[in-house]
Amino acid sequence: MLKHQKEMALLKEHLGKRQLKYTRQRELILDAFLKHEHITAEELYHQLSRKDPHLGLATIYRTLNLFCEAGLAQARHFGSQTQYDNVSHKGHHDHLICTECGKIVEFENCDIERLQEEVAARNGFVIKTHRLELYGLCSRCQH
Amino acid sequence: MLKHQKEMALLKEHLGKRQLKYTRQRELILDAFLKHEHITAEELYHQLSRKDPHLGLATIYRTLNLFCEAGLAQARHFGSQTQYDNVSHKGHHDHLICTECGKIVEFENCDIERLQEEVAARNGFVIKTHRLELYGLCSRCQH
DNA sequence: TTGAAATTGATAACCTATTTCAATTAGCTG
DNA sequence: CAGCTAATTGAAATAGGTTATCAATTTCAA
Ligand SMILES: [Mn+2]
Ligand SMILES: [Mn+2]
Ligand SMILES: [Zn+2]
Ligand SMILES: [Zn+2]
Repeated sequence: MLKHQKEMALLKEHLGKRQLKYTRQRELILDAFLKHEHITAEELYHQLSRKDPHLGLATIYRTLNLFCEAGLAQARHFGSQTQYDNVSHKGHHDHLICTECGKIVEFENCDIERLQEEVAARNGFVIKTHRLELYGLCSRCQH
Repeated sequence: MLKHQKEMALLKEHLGKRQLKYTRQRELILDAFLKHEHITAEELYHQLSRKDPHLGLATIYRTLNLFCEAGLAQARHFGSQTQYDNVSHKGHHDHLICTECGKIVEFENCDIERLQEEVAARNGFVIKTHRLELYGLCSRCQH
């Protein structure tokens, strides 16, 4: 019983439709990527460097962008870097960020999500993804 | 009757408290900045280059960051650049973005804003700013 | 097995933003 | 108003993250 069966199938389907190839590197990167809820290209690079010291950073970026196109990942600018979210991870969440100490709290709120859908519908949009970040002071930094 | 009286006063107050100076460049940049709801450093630079060809891009960046500290502006990463939002523009708004054609719809939703406050309170945070962006397809791009 | 087309890794290029530093300027102080 | 000191400026260098280039390699359909 192989892991990530479903996501691998999705990727192969995407590749097949566009005459793209299923390479050793893509398999390696997919496997590592799916272990995280979200990760940056640099983080993946350092992690995979141990398994394959010749894997290039450019390949990581190219592959993560490919995953985005295939619907497996979702890019999100966060700070100075891009976080690639693992779409297959259920439990979508948003972020509460302390601008003083950097603390980050992840949260989910169905009511907000529902209202977002309503706003979109009212404007004729169909939402595919979204991003909600609340910036402020955590309890410790308010003093 | 001068324009931007209130914002200029706010800036001067901020400067006064920290031994910072009110310069010709800061006045020029403030004036141009306040004419927009949001703008990038590069856009401001091109616009102001006509009035003062010697104004440096670094000064624009430094000044916009100063405005953020003074509470007049709010930085927001958008695409590959940073948008500086004009806080004095009433009608805070969030964005609905079409990933296909790039169309952007601005909206406000008090219920969402209220729920955000609740989430923050529940986690002991005090929100200072936030960002909500909904990505999807506009009505024209759904076909 | 073969060959065309896609992919890779190394590196250069790119882009936005910040840092450096010598020259200039703002804004007290007397 | 002149003099002084610290803040500010512009130009250019630097930084950091991401993408483009290109020769060598690999995939996969025929
Ligand atoms: Mn959400
Ligand atoms: Mn809002
Ligand atoms: Zn904090
Ligand atoms: Zn559209």
